[in-house]
Amino acid sequence: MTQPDPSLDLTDQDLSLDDEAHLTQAGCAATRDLVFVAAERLFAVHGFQKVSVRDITAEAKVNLASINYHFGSKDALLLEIFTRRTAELNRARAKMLHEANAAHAGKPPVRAVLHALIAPPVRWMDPKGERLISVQFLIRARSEGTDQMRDILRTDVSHLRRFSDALLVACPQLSEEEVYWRLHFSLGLIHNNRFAEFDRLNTLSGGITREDEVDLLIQRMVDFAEAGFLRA
Amino acid sequence: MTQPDPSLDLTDQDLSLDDEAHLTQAGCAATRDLVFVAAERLFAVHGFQKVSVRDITAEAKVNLASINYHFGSKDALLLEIFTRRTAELNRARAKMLHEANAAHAGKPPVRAVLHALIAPPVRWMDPKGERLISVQFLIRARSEGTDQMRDILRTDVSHLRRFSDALLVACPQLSEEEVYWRLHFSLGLIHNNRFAEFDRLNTLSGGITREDEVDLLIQRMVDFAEAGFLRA
DNA sequence: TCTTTAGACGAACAACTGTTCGAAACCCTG
DNA sequence: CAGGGTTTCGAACAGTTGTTCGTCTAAAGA
Repeated sequence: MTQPDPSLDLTDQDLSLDDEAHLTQAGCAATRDLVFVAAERLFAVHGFQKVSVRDITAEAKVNLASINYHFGSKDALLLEIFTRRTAELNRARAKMLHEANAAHAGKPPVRAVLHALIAPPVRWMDPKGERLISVQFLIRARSEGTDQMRDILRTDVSHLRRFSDALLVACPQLSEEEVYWRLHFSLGLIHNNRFAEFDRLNTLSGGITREDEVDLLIQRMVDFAEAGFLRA
Repeated sequence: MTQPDPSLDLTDQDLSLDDEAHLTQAGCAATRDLVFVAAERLFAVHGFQKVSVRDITAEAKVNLASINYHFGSKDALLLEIFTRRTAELNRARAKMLHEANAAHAGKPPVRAVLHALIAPPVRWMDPKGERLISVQFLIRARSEGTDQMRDILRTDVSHLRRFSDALLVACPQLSEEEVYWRLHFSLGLIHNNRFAEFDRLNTLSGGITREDEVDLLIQRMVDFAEAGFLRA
């Protein structure tokens, strides 16, 4: 078990890869990257089905046929954004879990495992950073994605299995079933952080909940999930 | 505060209303109901944008023009399904919170409030019941809904405010900000229960996690959320 | 200098979208 | 039976969708 998936997962040797190394390569056309970033932004904000290829090419200021030329189809473009961002996120998570394993002699406590799971995507949610778009895209992919994308999410559990295995070790007092459920709940905390949900929370609280303090938000989420896991 | 919204919320007098009283009224055309249930099912399974009016009318075995005749437009049909189901869900939650207030002299503990928030939608998720479609529809509306629907979700916080007020009373040791955040996290547990997420969980766990035991699932979720709230 | 080729460009394609219209069919009341 | 209001039906509308085609440009290679 825990065999790495060659497409979306990675071995520990890959941890030092530069995520944006493919961009602005010498001789590489800029059109492809323009389409990529424009499509990711529009998809993340408006949804996959509501954005047409004309919207994307207009935003990127490129020709209409560019998408089919560089990516093959609109769905293929969508899939490439999804796979790239998913791989980046998985890599960041795997790196943190790797460090937690190293720091705790291969048996990290629940809190460290949850932190490795939660911190990377929530760090991306920093409004001051440029990755907010990417994480909103990934959250949206979970419900609006193509059948192909959802098949990937469903079948590629090798990445998630590292965390469930670590949690099973860290929580020997819990039944296996219980650990999987609580992991499912913990993932729910992350996936609920859409723009609209933050809006609703701000409306409800009168604006006292600041989602831009990402480190504090991470701490809150890990606190909440850890309490749920440590419960007898 | 906590003033009831006439459209989606309800006063305590309405608690005995029959949700399906409008269906199969004497003389009422069956076509409208056929369209309603077919559209709800297709929207819940495939998403709002991927389902065309021709898909709906074909599923309902009615004429193509029926949707515009009975509902005005596709968006209006979508909005009617959304408002009706939201009102039904809010009503069930309000009833449970009302009962919790009565049982605890107006100061229900955290667990009772969370149970009133979580139990109704999760009860709907029973695969043996016929409301699974409705709750999947509502979950989908959260990310794929029209601007109008999301405006309703964002502005109509009067329903949710009952629960945040109750939680503020039940958790005097927590700061106001902290209560709102933990309520947000608790809602995330519910909204993460999509078909695809259950599929992924089943794949990960090897099928030992049974989401059809709704009472047990409710207990698990309330346990998890309560632990997060009771944390110091 | 000639040839090759990757890319950009405008135009068009066929399919599908939500919606509208007038006529036909229906049903209940008088 | 005759009436009018309601609902259904088939057909068509105009607009948008993703995709494809042939042509043009320009830079690299021989």
